[in-house]
Amino acid sequence: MTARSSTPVADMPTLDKVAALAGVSRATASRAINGGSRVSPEALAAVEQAVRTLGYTPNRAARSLATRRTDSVALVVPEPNERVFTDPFFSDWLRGVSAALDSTDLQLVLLLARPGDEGARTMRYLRNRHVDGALVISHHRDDGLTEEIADTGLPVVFGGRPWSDAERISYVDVDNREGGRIATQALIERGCRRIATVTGPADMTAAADRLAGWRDALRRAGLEDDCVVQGDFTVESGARATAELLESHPGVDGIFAASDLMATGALSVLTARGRRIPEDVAVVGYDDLGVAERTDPPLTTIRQSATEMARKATELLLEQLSRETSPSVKHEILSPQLIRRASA
Amino acid sequence: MTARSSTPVADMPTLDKVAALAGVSRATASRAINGGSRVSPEALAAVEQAVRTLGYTPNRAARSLATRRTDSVALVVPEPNERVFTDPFFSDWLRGVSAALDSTDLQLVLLLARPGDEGARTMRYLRNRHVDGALVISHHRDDGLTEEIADTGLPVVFGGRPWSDAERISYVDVDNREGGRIATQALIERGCRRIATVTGPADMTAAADRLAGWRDALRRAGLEDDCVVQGDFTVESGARATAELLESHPGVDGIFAASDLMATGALSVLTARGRRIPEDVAVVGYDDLGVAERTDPPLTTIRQSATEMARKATELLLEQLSRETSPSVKHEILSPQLIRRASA
DNA sequence: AAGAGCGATGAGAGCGCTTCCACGACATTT
DNA sequence: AAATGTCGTGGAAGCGCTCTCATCGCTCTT
Repeated sequence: MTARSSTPVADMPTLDKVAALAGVSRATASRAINGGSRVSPEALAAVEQAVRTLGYTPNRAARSLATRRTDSVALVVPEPNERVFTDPFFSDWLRGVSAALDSTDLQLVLLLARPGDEGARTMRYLRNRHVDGALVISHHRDDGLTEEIADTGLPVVFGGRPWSDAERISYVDVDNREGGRIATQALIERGCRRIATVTGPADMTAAADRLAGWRDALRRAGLEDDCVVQGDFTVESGARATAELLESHPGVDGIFAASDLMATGALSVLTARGRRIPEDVAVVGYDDLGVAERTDPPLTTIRQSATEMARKATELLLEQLSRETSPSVKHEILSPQLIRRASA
Repeated sequence: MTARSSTPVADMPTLDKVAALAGVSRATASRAINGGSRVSPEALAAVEQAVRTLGYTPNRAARSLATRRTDSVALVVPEPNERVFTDPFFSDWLRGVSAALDSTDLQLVLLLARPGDEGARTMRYLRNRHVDGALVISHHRDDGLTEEIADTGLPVVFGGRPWSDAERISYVDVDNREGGRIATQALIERGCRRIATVTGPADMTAAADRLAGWRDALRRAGLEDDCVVQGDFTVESGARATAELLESHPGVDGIFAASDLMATGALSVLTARGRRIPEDVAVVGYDDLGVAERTDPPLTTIRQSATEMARKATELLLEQLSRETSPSVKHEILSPQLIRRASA
């Protein structure tokens, strides 16, 4: 039986050794370690002692094989282009998930679906149940991954409402519509009457919802809601859109930009054209993930806590994992918050 | 599209099924799947066909149990404070590692050592061989984790030279000293004669090395090297240090800031005090990870490719994993590159 | 022509764990 | 008093895979 002599691996203590040391059977040792139900106090104590002296840790692979669980969950990041990554949103998510997982003994496996293979590798991984569940981040684009993942039947929670199949998929999101509403409301309240919006990409739910919120607020106030320019969440697009805007609607006195980066672009263009902020044109951004405080003037914006979302999403997933029954679809919507700074 | 399979656990095809379908023994099927050596072409073809029709994927746990490998590596991020995370450096690393791992079937397990427990959980995980190897990111601070990780005997590659035990640990790093040198050299060449530096935290090797490089260049040019102010890589510290600097050495005409963020801080303070850049004071930063192009004026800086480092580090790790012999210590030092923009 | 050598093969023994099941030793009911 | 439950326990059967080893045809020597 001798183990391969050349193995650099120190042979780890096994459950058998623990059982032997504790003077019980392997079965009892196993029970003692896993919750200790149906084990006498004496046996439990003996096993715990043995575990301690041996420095025993269950072999994950063996356990997985026997239980048919993997004790790990995936964090799926579709299309990890540069933007997604550098985005503080992503970092915060990671932190939140990691923190929420800390109290469990689940491992976090990072799955970056490459742009190249259309996520085939990722799908295979998920479908073959290499993880017990998955968190899918910021999947706003309609790249078909949504349905595919849902079809695997794997417990999944999305971060950000998926574009399609929202009814049968659990997700956590910030109420982007409400966010758009309160951002716009803030502009209205400070006296703006000709309020434009610079939107995000039309194929992202977050962008669409923020736009809808902007509409809501304007209509409710009896103001015109025709002043819309399209951006793509980047600084450059914000600048371009704003330039366009000043051309077509010179009388604009308030701008709701659907991301802080776009707001930054707007700020610089406005300043360059001699508009004072917020006196001539007030600006409200969206995200509040670090950039907003450093702009000139500091940006009034909508805060959404990615960490919080991540925590909630992880909790939802854990819940799905724990329950035996078929996964229930749940939606958790967090409230955005207005952060007042100098730009509006 | 297709109805969701209501079975929570679809029973996956096993190697036995594949073998049966292919008309060979399980052993042969296994060989065919793992490289196919010592298998007749016919058997190989039959197995491959069976795999395809069944959609078979090896059960990871079972394989791990038998091979005593886990087929996964850890990315260890000590002290995931906000800074580490939001840092584009981190994102780039992640991308690089992920990309390098794509061609293998290794999984990436993310290990964020919590500040709280001194990384005990992480250490336990590593020590118990839950992964085959580990990449430790940006571990510059001397928090004792270095020795501990090295002591596990686990194949490990550090990203960034560790502060201690550098001789017995493999790492990949950018030549920070050289970086400091060429940055300073650039200032000298444009005619600066009173050149200061804003350093990073003294307990990080990167900061110490850049400072040393700055010294090298000045001494070689016969200039004074006494104009040093300490920062901590953040914008704020850069601003504060620069203010201090202008106070103590008003005649300064060149600044080497050891990070772009600090350079940004320097830029704003200099501008506020009426110094023209680069005419009155030239500034060179360090990192070139996105911020540098957006400053006003755009920052001349030193580029170090985190993605490249990550790729190299991963390759080094893979090499260690593949070789049977005891792990060899290797150091890979990448060259930094001067990126000329407007600030110097 | 017969032994040696070699590549392909399958039987089977684990890898370390969980869990079903049967079995005693009691405590509780009729 | 016997019958029924309850509880802790250990034996043993897997979970799905890899890998050693013996075997079996071959081809290649001499």
